[in-house]
Amino acid sequence: MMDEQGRLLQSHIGVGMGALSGAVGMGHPHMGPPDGVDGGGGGGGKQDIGDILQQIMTITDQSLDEAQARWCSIYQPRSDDDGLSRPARPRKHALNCHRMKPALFSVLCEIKEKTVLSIRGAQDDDPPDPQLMRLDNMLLAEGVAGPEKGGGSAAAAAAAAVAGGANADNSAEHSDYRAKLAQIRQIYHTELEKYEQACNEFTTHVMNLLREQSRTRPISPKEIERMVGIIHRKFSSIQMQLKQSTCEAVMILRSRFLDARRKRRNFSKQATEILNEYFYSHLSNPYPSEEAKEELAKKCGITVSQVSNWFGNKRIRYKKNIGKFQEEANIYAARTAVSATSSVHHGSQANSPNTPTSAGSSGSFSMPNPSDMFLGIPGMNGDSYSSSGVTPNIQSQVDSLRHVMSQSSAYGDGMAANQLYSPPAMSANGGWQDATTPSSVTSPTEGPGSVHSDTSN
DNA sequence: AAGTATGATTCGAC
DNA sequence: GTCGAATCATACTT
Repeated sequence: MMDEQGRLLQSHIGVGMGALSGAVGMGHPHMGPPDGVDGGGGGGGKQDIGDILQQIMTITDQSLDEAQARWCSIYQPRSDDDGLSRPARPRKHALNCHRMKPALFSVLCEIKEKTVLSIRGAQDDDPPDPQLMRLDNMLLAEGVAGPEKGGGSAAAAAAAAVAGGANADNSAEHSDYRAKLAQIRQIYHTELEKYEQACNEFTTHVMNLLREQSRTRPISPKEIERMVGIIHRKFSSIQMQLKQSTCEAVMILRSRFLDARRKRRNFSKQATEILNEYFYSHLSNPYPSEEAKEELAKKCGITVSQVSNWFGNKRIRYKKNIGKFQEEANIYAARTAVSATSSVHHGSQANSPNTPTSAGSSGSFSMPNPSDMFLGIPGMNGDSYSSSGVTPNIQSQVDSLRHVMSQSSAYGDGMAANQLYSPPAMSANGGWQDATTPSSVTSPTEGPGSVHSDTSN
């Protein structure tokens, strides 16, 4: 075992010697003054070097004790030695003071460099870790890494954008998210700083140690550099762990935040009422325009996309089960009808949203005698509408009235014995029928077969 | 706990 | 982009 190592080392040294012979002869920077070798001619110096190197090589084949003894025999018997009984110190001292020391150190340094490089040279400059890059990018994107300002809010905004449309009342969630992100960020930076500080301290410590040791053993600057590199790698792997766990924390926070957004919260009763009012008053064409949606959103304190969602859900659910919504429809239809009546009576503007998309609202139509249709409904006291008296503005109320009419007669869950009308605004194929078509209202006989597929908004 | 209501999301069609 | 339709996930009700 030892033998093998020794031979290996020797072979390395052998290689090194060949390569180094020039440097040694030409006065290596780490070498002492060439003329200081022997004070005399170069021949003696060369002889000296060769001697020493020869001995170094032979040492590799010897046991430690033998080697020590040999070194001792070479360097010990110096006249200026204090002659202490402990053999180690004098030997060390002798070594340190030897005039050949710089040269030897230099040679040994080069040998070490060569051997170390040949052993681990391949893995020295590793490419940037893709995982680390990913982590860095994510931390940067999340606003954890990088500049302090705007990081958290940017991430929160991004998260909000992912969910599509900011809810007006989740600003609290936003701030919560921001606060938590800031917390993560702070921990991350504190830890990072700690690690960096520790890394620097440790590096400095090691460098000092190596410098200190370089007086007693051959340590090349490259070796120190390499050691520093190793330390940095170790610390960067710790940093990577920190980054990874930070990323995980951010992901968890993010998913929780997004989940929280998905958490359904019912709209306020007022909001639902406003939406229902619009829906049932525009039952013929319940597709609010962008403007109408914005207005509704503002009124309800929700977003436009929520309004869209609501109408989408409402339409499909209403269509799927009209009977279920009958009561609700009646209530809202009656309500809007009442407001219409009062506004018509008092000549004031109806309070319903302006509905540019109300299909064909200006079209003339005739109504069956409402006094027959709204018996028993509060507020419907037999006011009669004539087509000539109805302004386009109250088309929505007309829709409501017609809805009440139809609902109160035809679309109970089997409750209406006398089916008189088709659904007010739905065509037989499931689309929303143009409500302006008088026939659907005035001609009960036409029934659901009447198809007017104006579903555009 | 089970059932229902409801807001949000997703997917394909247009 | 919007829409309908199906679906999810939660809130609410029974």
